[in-house]
Amino acid sequence: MSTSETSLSKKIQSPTLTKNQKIVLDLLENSAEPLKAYSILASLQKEGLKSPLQVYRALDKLVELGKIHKIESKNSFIICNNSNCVNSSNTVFAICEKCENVREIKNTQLFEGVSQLAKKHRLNVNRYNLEFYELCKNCKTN
Amino acid sequence: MSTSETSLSKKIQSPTLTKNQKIVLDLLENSAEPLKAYSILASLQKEGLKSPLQVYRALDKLVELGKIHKIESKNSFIICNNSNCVNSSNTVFAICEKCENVREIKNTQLFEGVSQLAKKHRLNVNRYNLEFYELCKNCKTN
DNA sequence: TTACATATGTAATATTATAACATTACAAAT
DNA sequence: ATTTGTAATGTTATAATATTACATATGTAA
Repeated sequence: MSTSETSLSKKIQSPTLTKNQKIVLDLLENSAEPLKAYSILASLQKEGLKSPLQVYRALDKLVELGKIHKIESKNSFIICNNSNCVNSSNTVFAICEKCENVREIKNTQLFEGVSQLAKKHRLNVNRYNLEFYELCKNCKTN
Repeated sequence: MSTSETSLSKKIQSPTLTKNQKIVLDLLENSAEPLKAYSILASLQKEGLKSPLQVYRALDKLVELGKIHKIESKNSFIICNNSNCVNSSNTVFAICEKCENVREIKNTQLFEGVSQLAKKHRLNVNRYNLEFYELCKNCKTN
């Protein structure tokens, strides 16, 4: 098993990230919140990033690798904290309607639940993106 | 019950649309596919629309009224064909990964299913947006 | 070493969306 | 009927987000 696991992880893991990909991923890893492309550019200018395109290319690749997700309704990007995303690119987010805080939900049962709902209703779904809008804890108490 | 239903529908129904709102809604009603703001502007210049802002304002209002939906991942807008949206702004779309065709799914059970999944997992959700990615019939056969 | 795919750098430009501000339309209250 | 308040309008300018095009470099496999 250890051998097959190794070869599997080789396929799944990134083929070692390039410099631009690495610094963008690093930034997102250390960010508490989703970041926008141009804010990433501004933050990484000292690291040598000069053009939007460099950022977008890195972001595209990282999304493709499942390392980050794009929050479509906010044009922003968030680190993936969910080991599930290695195998599927299904995503579930909870977005606060007031402060716009975003958290990725990592709940295998919920993931499965949505997939099964789709099946049950005869949808032949490759992947999905689910955005729940709520009032986050902070905003609820204040 | 009939009285309360009447007053309810009064509140829910639009307070008669304005000219700009009407022409934008009309266009979307007659479109087989989602439209983008600037394409709406181009189409409606003969009707008197002159600036992006006029379009965006009409679109915002129509979204607010539940008459149309924004497909976030495509920056485009689609007519709401779903009576459910009068009462809730939950949305479920099936988006073809190849041709980008979008259809809104109108299935009360599915709607409910997702809501209940959220509850089951202790999420206190006001509304949600679910985008299923699939291969549409057309693209599957071709 | 050649060949190939992938990533880079850079400039220009396209696309999507909002800010700011002056004005108008309309309904409700007086 | 006038005042008042809210929402919608018109218009210009500009911000924010994303892509095209093209020349060059880098890494990997044949």
